[in-house]
Amino acid sequence: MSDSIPARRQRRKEARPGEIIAAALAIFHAKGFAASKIEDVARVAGVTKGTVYLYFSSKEALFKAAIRETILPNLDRIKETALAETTARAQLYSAVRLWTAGMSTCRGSTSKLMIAEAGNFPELAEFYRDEVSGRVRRMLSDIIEYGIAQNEFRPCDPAMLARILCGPIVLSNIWRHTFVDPHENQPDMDALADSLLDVVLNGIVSHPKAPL
Amino acid sequence: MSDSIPARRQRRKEARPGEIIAAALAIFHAKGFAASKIEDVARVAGVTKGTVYLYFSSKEALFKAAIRETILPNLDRIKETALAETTARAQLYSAVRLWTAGMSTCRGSTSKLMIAEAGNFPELAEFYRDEVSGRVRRMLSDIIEYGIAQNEFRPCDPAMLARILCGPIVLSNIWRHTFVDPHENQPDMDALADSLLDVVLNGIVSHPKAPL
Amino acid sequence: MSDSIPARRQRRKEARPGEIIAAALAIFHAKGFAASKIEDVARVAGVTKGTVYLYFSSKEALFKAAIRETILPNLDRIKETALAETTARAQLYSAVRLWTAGMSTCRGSTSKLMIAEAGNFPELAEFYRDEVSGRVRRMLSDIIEYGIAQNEFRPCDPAMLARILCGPIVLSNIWRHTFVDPHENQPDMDALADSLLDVVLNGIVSHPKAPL
Amino acid sequence: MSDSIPARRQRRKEARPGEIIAAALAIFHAKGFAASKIEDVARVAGVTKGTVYLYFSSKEALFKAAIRETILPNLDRIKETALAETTARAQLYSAVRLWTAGMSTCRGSTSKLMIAEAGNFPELAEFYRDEVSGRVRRMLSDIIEYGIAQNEFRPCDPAMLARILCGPIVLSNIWRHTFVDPHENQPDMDALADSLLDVVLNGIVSHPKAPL
DNA sequence: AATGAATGAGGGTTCATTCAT
DNA sequence: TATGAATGAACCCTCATTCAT
Repeated sequence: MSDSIPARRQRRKEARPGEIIAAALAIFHAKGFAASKIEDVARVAGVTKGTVYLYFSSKEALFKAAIRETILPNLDRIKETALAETTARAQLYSAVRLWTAGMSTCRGSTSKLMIAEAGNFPELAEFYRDEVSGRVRRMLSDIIEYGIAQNEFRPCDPAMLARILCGPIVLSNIWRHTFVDPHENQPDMDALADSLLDVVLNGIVSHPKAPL
Repeated sequence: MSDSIPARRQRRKEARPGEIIAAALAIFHAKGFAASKIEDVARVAGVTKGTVYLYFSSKEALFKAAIRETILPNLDRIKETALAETTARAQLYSAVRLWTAGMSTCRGSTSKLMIAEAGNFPELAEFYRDEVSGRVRRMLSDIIEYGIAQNEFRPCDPAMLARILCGPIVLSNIWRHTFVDPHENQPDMDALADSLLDVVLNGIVSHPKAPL
Repeated sequence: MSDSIPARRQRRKEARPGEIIAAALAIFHAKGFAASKIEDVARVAGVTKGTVYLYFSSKEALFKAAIRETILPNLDRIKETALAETTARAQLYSAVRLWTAGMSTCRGSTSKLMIAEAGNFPELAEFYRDEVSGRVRRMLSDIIEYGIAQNEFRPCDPAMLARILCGPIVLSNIWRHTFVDPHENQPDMDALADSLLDVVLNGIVSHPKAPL
Repeated sequence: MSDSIPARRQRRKEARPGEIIAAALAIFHAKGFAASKIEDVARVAGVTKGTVYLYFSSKEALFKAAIRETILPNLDRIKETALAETTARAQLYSAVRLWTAGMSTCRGSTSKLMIAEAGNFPELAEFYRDEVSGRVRRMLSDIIEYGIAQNEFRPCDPAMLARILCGPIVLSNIWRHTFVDPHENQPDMDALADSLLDVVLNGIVSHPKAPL
């Protein structure tokens, strides 16, 4: 309350980079890289144009920093927690639920940004492909592989399965941040995760009760 | 001789908008909307900058035309063909396979473009959400609903199921056009469709053979 | 008379580069490279900023083009004319007078610009040193060498002599374009050339008439 | 221990302006006025940006101070020393040699800076023209006038002669600080002075020994 | 006195758009 | 209809200058 209005020309060297990155993500998420103006980022961050350049050497550098910032904070934690479960099925539930839980609290989708800008940021795209998207898929395929080895799951292609699991989650998350959907209520990420896991584990084909 | 050139001109005059749209899509897919230059579109289309403005009043108008152009050409055909099948399962296979087959021949992903630019083109986003993405999901959920009614499928949320089916397909298609993936071979769309349908229909949980 | 006021948006592709270079030289001469604004160049050239970039890819490129443009147009002609004379003395007079005559008609000094910007344009400086300044000095030292061989001149260092001849000419020309000199009337280039040649050829020490 | 640091601080406080001016000259000489950054000056001076503004109100003020600082320290001494000689010839030698000796030890040419920036600093240019360049020329023309009066030199225009003497010296000094000259070895200032005086006093025309 | 984070006007450059030919 | 030279608004980035500490 007392510190609500930050004074002009306040010196906040430690806090600035984080504030600017947060502002940048908000703007980049809303408009995409090219349509975002540094001045808008600055305004949202409560500073002026010049200050942004005090901490980031260019718009591109800011974009890269913003992407790299928001990426893996929790993936390791998710993996660790999930692997504490004993059955592959439980590991899968745990991993997916933790993942989607994290998504629900975010106000933007990094995937969305990367999809849009990969062509213009090749190195960043490579990084994202390997260290973000790839790591998530590998975590899931490892669990599935384990499940197959344990005879919990029938033999199948774990990499493909990982894609099948990621697809609806990532795309729905992107959709949430892309299309305002007044009437058609988009499912929340957690409900989607439940349905997805149910379907992937059990399928939808009816298995008629064996007759007496 | 005397009539061939006028004839060709005539043909071109009518062909121009299509040629420009095709060029625009190629450029937009490659670079995104903002990073695309009208001059590049013109060069690819084999005309000059001014000519583009003869047919499209602005870069935005060209973008909208390009998006609207490439969407529905085959959805009705797919629907028709799929519904010719008798079982819901066969309808699902037919619809999904026809859909992914169309994707394989495209050199860009409209979804990718829309995801990137929805924020900057609200009306276009609305159109895409309702008339493209929405129609595909509705087609799939209709089939699933039919399958449930027929007792082919166990009771479930058809809309959610449609999302689960669309997710991997759309996202993989986007991925193909976003990340060059030298080592880890991305699955082709058809293989993905097969696995996806197999999993969604049957699940992956092992069902131990009933003992003798 | 009829074409005095060029209409807006007039297309003059052939004439533009020359007009822009002329304007650029005027501005660069007046303010130096860094303090010159492209917009000022454009205004003087009768176009807008964008048009400058139609013909020159950057401010630096414009500077280089301007320097290279104004350089050697007449050096070869001077050399040719001077060497038509028979005595070294006459050659020297001819060369120097033709050189200074050219200067008098110019409204700026390229040397001045190069002196100021050599540090910021290393390749251009090299070019200027070798192809402009160097060529003039070589022309003069060649004549002097010839004069020594002909016994017209006493033995001396031709390169040094060339520097001694160039110094006052170049510096005075620079001065003319650098310091507005209301009271102290700067000598015109031609008078300077005469005095310079007279002194260099004959010295200023009095040689008392040999007594009868 | 307790007083050494305050003492040093005290010393530094008084030394600061001079240190900053020295740094400024180094930077201005290397890059020219516009391309020089206050921050670079500060770094070379061992202080920070803000400190520069503690002693100089603006970049322009710093430039003016730097120019005014480095000019006249020795001119009076040169004049005095030279006029101690009896013959005009010896005075000329003395003055020119002392002048070029001072140049050899400098790592930059003030003339060069003034030439580049005169247009942007009219008052400073006027000052330089009158108090620096002008005073040197007047010193030389006074000596020559004296030589003519003494019948040491034949009648000629002393002002013009002064220009002829200054030209090679000033220009060569500028050249040394402008063009790196790997192959063609630029003469050092002292050798140039010798040759210059020899030529100006004696000319280069051969005077055949009178036959017996 | 000294610092250096913050400011913001200014200028180079791009590119969608116009229009004379 | 087609061209492409010309336009000018927009935006990134720099750096002289200010001022809270």
